[in-house]
Order: sequence, then structure tokens, then C-alpha cells
Amino acid sequence: MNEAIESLKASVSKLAPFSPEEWADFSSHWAPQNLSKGEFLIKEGQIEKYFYFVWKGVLRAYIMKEDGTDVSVGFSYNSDYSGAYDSFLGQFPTDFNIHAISDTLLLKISYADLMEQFDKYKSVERWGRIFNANILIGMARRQLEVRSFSAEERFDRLMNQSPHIFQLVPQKYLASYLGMTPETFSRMRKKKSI
Amino acid sequence: MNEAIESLKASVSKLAPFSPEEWADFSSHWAPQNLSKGEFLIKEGQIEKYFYFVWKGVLRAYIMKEDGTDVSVGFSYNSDYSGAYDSFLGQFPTDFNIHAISDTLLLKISYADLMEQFDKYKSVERWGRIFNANILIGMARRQLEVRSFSAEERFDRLMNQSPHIFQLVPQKYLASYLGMTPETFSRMRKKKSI
DNA sequence: GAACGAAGTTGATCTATATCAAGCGGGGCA
DNA sequence: TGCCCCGCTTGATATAGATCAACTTCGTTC
Repeated sequence: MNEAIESLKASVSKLAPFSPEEWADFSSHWAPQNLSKGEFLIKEGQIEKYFYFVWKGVLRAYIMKEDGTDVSVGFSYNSDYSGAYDSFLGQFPTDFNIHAISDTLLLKISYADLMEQFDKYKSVERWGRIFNANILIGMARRQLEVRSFSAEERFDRLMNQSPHIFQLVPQKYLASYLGMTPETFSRMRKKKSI
Repeated sequence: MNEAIESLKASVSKLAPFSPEEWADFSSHWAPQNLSKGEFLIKEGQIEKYFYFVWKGVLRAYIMKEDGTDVSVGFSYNSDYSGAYDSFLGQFPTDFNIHAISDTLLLKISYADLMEQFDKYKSVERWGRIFNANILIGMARRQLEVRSFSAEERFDRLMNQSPHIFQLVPQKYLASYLGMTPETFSRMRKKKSI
């Protein structure tokens, strides 16, 4: 738990400096939560009330298509953040589902508490702005990825950039993340003999 | 010009309230710029130095694939913002190109000036955070769009949600925006007899 | 450690969309 | 006024990847 808070502190401090008092107040609003493998952090239709920091474990975010198939849109693990962030920011019902791929330990802060912190401290406001900026940069990069490469190129790039993810995440999820069927994913794996 | 500033004010005020003094200072850092049809706002490899407000006209953002084809990733028009925003935020070279589809009138603020404003005023910091949040929500929505619908469904949805765009933007650009060739786009148009 | 179900593999076929190619039409410019 | 270019259309063909189906392997549970 304290370790988790320390990890959060390291992550937050990278974006904006907090005074000891600010940090004491800010950090006091984060509560631990754990999730067993298979449990849901949020389901579509709900409004995201929390912003999460992932201390241990792996989460998967996905959307359900009308035909019943699901499409993975992202994964979070060690010292990453999670939650249906668009829903959290706009306080409207989400289209995303997030579940635990493995047992997971999280810290969370409520929307009301975070907004209060934004009002109270300029440093928190700054952290929020830069955090959003970073998420946005990541999304732009991902958009580029999806738009400018073929299925096979996306496969290769994921392999090169995040080989560890092949261990953490079942490949049917990786397949839909890359925009292909599990069969196609399997054939590519074979082709590259991984 | 004053009209443009008024329009910017209306847009900014929607996200965060500014005092008259804050607004006077903040708004004084925006300079007009115009762009003739075909001219570029930014090309890939450059670092985005400005953040733009589009007062009149239409801009297209696109990426060049390695095979030389280009993919439209977005359009900006009246009272929208533009620029290679990820490059602007991170001050690294961009992968995007942005050019004017029609003659365009813009307002712009430099990176240095905007950062100074963030330092100076909490209201600007707040505007920045919420602005980023909104961009992020839009990107999440777009991601959903691209991932969960077929080419034809995307075509239909664009037609329903933004019919005006069919007038503003040449259809070869809309085609690549929707992730299809101009030929496929044309055939769909015919099928729906638009 | 047997046995069940889920995940992954492999092969055969199908289909949406790309690609290639040729012709059409209208707006801008001499 | 006419010409030229570019954007659009239309048809024929090719192909990446999906779908369907059967089989294997692996990891959990009793």
C-alpha cells in the first residue's frame, strides 16, 4: 500500500512538482482497491466515478460491437493509469468495458475529490493539464499506428516495441487490439516463428 | 479580426471563466495569420510552434504513408482549433501535414507565450486542462468509430452526423478519412444515390 | 492425474475492398 | 471559346484477411 503510494508519487512528480503539504493532501484522497482476475472495473453504460492508478496486475479495455464481438482498445499494467477516462472527464455513460486479465491492485480517487484538488492547488491543475496532454499524445500516436500500417506491419511493430505484452495478454485480445482475427494473429505468429 | 477575437473569446469562455484583465492579457498574445488554398500550416518533420484558432476556411490534417499515399486524419473549420497538437504539446517533430483546402483565416499563439500564460494564470491552466480533456474525449469517440464500424457503416454515420462536410471537403479526402479508396467511396455514394 | 472447457492452430473457402485501367465531365485559365 | 487537368466514375480483376470448421494443446478443477 505505501509502496503503491510511493509509486504513484513518482509517477505524478514526473509531470508537476508538489509541495510536501500539497502531496500530503492530494495523496490522502487515494484509496486502495483490488480486483480479482475476470472482475470488472467498469461496464458500458456506467458513468466512471474514479480515476485509477494500476499498482500491480493487468487490465484490458474493450468495446462491444453490435454483432456481439469485442474489440480490445488498450491494456494497463504496472504504474499505469486506468479507467474509462473520457467518461470520467465528461461524466457521461461510457462505451467501454474494463476487466482484470490478472489479479490487480489499484489506487483510486473519486471525481469529486479530484475536482476539489484541481480547485485547491495550481500544481494539481498543472498535473491534470500535462497528464491530459500526454494521454492525448499517446492517442495520436496510436491513431497514426492504426491508420498508416497494415495488419502485418502493426503486428511487427507491437512485437518490436512491446514484446513483454505477448506474455501478459492472451493473444485473442492482442489480435483484436491489432484489428485482426485470432486466426490471422496465429498465422502471423507461425510465419515469424515466435 | 476583432470578430475573430470575439469568436475565440466565446470558444475559450465555454471552458473556463477569465477576468477582464486576464482576457486582455491572454488575448493580446494571439496574432492573425492567413493561408491561401493549398498552402501548408505545417509539414511533417517540423516542430509545431503555434496553436491555431480557425476563424474562416477549412484545413485538412493528413499523414503520408511509406508507400506515398496520404491518409486524412481530420478537418478543421469555423471556430475550431488546428495545428499538430501532439507536436505542439511535446515540442517534438510532427508526423502530420496540415494544408488549407480553402482560403483560411486563423489566429495563433506561440508555444512560449501560451506556456507563460499557463504559469501566470490559474484560469488559463484550467482552460488548458479542460481543452485537453475535450480533445481527448473527441479522440476516444473517433477511435471507437474507427474500431467498431465497417467502411460502409462509417460512411453512413458520417453522412448522418456531418452532412455539411460533403460540401466542404473533396471526396478523395473524405474517402481516406473513412479508411477507404476514392473508388469505394464513389461506389457507396452511388449505392445510396447522393 | 483424468477430464473438461477454453485458447490456439491449421486448412479450405469466401468476401469486402483494393488495385488497375479506361473513360467522363466540369472548372479554371489562355 | 476551347483546352487541359484533375477529380470522379465505372468496370474487371486481384488479394488480404475473414469466416467456417475440425483438430490439438493447455490450464483448471475435481
